[in-house]
Amino acid sequence: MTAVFRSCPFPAGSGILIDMDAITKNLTPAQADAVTHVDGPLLIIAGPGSGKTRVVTHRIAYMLNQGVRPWQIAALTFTNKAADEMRMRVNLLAPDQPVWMGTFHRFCAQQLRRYASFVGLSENYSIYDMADSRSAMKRAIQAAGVSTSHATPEQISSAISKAKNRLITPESMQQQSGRASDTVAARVYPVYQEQLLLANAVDFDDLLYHFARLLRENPEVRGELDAKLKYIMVDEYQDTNLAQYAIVRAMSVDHPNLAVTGDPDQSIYGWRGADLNNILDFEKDYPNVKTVRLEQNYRSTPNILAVADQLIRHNRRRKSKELFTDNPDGDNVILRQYQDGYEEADAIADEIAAQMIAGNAEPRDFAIFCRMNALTRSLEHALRNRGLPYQIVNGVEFYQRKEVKDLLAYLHLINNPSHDVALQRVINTPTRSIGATTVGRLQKFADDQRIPMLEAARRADEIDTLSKRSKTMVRSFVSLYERLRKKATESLEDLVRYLVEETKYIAFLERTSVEKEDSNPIENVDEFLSAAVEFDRMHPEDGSLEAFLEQVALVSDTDKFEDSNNRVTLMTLHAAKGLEFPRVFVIAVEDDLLPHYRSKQDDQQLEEERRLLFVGITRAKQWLQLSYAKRRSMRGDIRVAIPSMFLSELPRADMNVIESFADRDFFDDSGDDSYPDSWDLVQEPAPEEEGEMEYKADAAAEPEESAKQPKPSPSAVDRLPSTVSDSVSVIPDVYMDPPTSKSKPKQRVVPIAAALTTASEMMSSDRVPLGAYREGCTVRHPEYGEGTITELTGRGPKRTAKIRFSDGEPEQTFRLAFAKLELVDASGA
DNA sequence: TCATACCCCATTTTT
DNA sequence: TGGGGTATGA
Repeated sequence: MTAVFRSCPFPAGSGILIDMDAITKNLTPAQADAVTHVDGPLLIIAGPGSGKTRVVTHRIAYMLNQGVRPWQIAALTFTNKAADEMRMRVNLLAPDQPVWMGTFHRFCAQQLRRYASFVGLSENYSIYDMADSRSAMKRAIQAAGVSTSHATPEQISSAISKAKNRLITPESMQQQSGRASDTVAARVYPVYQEQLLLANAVDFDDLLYHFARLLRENPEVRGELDAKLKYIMVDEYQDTNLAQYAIVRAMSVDHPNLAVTGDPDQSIYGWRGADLNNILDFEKDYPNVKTVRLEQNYRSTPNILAVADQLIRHNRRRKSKELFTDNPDGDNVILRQYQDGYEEADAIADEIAAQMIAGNAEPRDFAIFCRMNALTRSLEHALRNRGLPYQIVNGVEFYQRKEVKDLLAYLHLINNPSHDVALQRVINTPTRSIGATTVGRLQKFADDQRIPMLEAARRADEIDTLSKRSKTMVRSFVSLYERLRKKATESLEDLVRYLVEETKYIAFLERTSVEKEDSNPIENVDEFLSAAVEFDRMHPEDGSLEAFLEQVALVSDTDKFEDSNNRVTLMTLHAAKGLEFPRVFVIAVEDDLLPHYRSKQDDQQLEEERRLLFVGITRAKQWLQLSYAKRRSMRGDIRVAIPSMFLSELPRADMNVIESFADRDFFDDSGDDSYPDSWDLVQEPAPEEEGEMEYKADAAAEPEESAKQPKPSPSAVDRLPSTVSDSVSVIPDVYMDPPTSKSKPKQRVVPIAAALTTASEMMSSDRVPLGAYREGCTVRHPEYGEGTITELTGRGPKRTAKIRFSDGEPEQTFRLAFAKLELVDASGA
């Protein structure tokens, strides 16, 4: 779809010379309708893949062409990625126009810098990230003296967050009586706010909350901004919460040229305070609104779209939409059952490898979506085993790593001496003999005096409870701080270099950090330094420490998603919003996961879960598979899984439904079977409509499926992209073997590999039951050599063996599924 | 004060 | 499974 957009040439010229033809041609009537609407409220209901971004960007170009000044336009998004995309595409149509484009949070952060004093902050205020606010919250809970026995800090946090999103003040929250956690939260809330203010800091919610209150309480500021930003656009309007709603509304009173785009069917952030009513009631809020519906889909095949459409029709709270497409027919959507999560992971990895080797796909074409991050683990394993390059969008992010957070905390403290969270982080990092007791005493003094902790540290001599030694240590920390502070105005690079040097941070890392395979702390420090250099380069004039910190605070994990590198993408369904992929797997479409068990009680939440699946489905361009497993192991133990109720809502007649026929006794190596044989009798929700409701193998689908098995292609590995060759070079030979067709259809492609001797290989091939390992067996471990199994416990992937390698030595314990154990003598006892 | 060990906890989604 | 918090010992 992007290819279509790019082909719009326009003359380079002075001022705002924009090729009108490029802006309006090749638009559908509906799109043109939206693009050419300049004044007055505008509601764009945009289905998935309907060219929404195209409309928004073209509309901005059109307005500029019509004489709207660029600084009168602000386009608000939810993610930096969306903003970047928009900026890039507007720039193609109308280069170098200072139209404000960015996230809500960034917008508010910038406005708050200017009006900081209105809400009791200074303009160098800090933005707490999640970890920061969590630790601030703990302190507030302590200070408020409430017990956490009835409400965890997380619950309190979330209650306060919700309150802020709904613009509820600490005072008004106390008057409301609600659940126990709310009552507790109401007591913590004012303390937490007070401490934030004292630290000259805000959390994420505060950015919106403070700014919304600022607008409400200061009519002159409101009027000023309303007049300046005459044209406001909001993307993903269905995800706005009350605070955002209030902000946007307040700036669109005198000049109600508010244009919002969104899709009620893609609202998946209700739990974060997003209020679907904002978009559902937009037409009530602005009676003379122009509404445009973009219903034609340019992304997906009709097959995929039909599945999405059928599903979402089951929602009640929506604006009905006709999704249609002119795209040619594609493959049927696959609904697939697996024995368990491991088989699911292996089979998907096999399928990806097979499709790649078939020669018509590369890693970047694939995405695997799941409800929870925890579910990506087995996928990771399977992909890694096959040498398939992948990326997890929500992995450990750079700015969350310890080293980086440490250095950042120093910078925060330099920028804002009241940043208590930062101080607590760095005061003993690297360790300088200022332990918890000392910090606790400093904190108490600070709390009593209502001063920042750094100030308390400066006045350490007045704190009687501190030992002489502690006082000395604290004093030396303060003098270190003063030295650092003097460098605050130098370039970021110099500051960071000096900081690392002066704190002897590298030496600290060297003696404390343990080497891990996938992260090198010292490299991270270098990387952080590079980020600083880069920032200096990008901001030669306005580059301040403060700006850098703000930038860092407002980037998120999802923004880090790179489509430039050629990898299979693993992400949550939430993170997938706004993206598209040629081939998509949605895994674990099971009851209690999707819908999540905590969302099943409430109809509105249940509908949100359905929308979540809808979002996942509509990301797919050509090919889609939904899957569920019979069993799933979660947090250690294995549970029977039930297919999601949503699956019964799909048009299965038009899909390929494939059941798993893998051997049932795969895990049944100890004789007793705790898994029900009556799986197929698990009841579906009672049918409400016509159509078959039970799961059954689609007999017609199977031959077709085996016909689709890839042909061997000796040169396939050569065709793998070079950028990933390092990790791909070890594609196992099994992929070079054609899968055999069997009389009894088996879902798994069983590789014809040579000898399978280690248990983990057996595990992944499911050829030999783990039962081959018995007590008394002799096995060989690559490191420990030969030994005897003395005890076997657990089942399936948790099957564990105790092995004695030599008499007198303690036994070692291994998971059969993972240890590289070779069976030397199976005769055993 | 620090580091290690252990135990127990809870387990959704994130700007 | 694992991360975080706490108990314990050096």
